[in-house]
Amino acid sequence: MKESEAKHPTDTHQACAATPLGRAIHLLGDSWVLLIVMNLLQGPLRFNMLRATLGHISSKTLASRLRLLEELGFVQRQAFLEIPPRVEYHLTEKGRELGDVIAALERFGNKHLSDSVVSPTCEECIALDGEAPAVKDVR
Amino acid sequence: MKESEAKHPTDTHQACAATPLGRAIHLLGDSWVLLIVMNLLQGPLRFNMLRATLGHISSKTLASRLRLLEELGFVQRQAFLEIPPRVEYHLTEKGRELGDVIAALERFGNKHLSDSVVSPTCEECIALDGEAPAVKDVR
DNA sequence: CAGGATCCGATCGGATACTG
DNA sequence: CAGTATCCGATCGGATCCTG
Repeated sequence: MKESEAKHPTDTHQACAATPLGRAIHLLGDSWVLLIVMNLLQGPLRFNMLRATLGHISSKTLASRLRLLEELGFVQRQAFLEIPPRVEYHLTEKGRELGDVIAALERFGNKHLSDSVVSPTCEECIALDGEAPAVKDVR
Repeated sequence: MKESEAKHPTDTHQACAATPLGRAIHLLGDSWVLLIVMNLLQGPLRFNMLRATLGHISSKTLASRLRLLEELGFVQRQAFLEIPPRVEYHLTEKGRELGDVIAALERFGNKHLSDSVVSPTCEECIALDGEAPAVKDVR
């Protein structure tokens, strides 16, 4: 370990959490988080519904991201004590503001990442197809 | 492998590259890319300069991200045939538009991720400190 | 100086099985 | 249904060494 005096492994968080932007990058520099928020922007969803919408994602991964988002106060977990159990996740006021970021992302994507460039990797990405996320005017 | 008929490993690209937004998420769902672009927004930088600015990042990782960004046409690689070699990376017109996303990210960070919540992880994150990225309209 | 090639450990994320 | 605990393979990213 000498290439630059690194200390932690996976220093992806290097330019890390010291600055707000750094934290934002660290948080949103995660596809899952982005995807989850994106879906939640369209309304509350239940655990498995969210999973289905996301396509392939293990319950483990989904649970961890949801927990993270909840801890940060961007997502509100609402559990109904019934049988079978039902849990709905919905964005909080703060969380909904992530819509701005998603919107920027979408605008950028539509403008420069329209089906043309970029190597096609997945073919059955039906999850988000069709129903245009329509994040745009979330407020 | 049965939890949802996944086919590829690391299906992070699941809600994948089928839609522009999906691709944007896939691309920007990477801290390094975000960080690199952020720094490049302030002006062209040379390979090692960029590395230094980013804090800890291996040449391998940096090179791969730069290559990716270059292939997508967001970064322009300009090599000077001299000795010692000099290579400057600067954002293209398209790449500069990523500033909008970064700006949204920054706005969000300043608003909801200001030093308070979030577990402090790194202490010497001086890389981005001080000189506020000044993406432009920090609001 | 800019980066390619390799080796390798750490981490992430998926699959499975199990519980309330 | 909504997770949690565990096992484990695939990938990522860092460190090194090396070349133009």
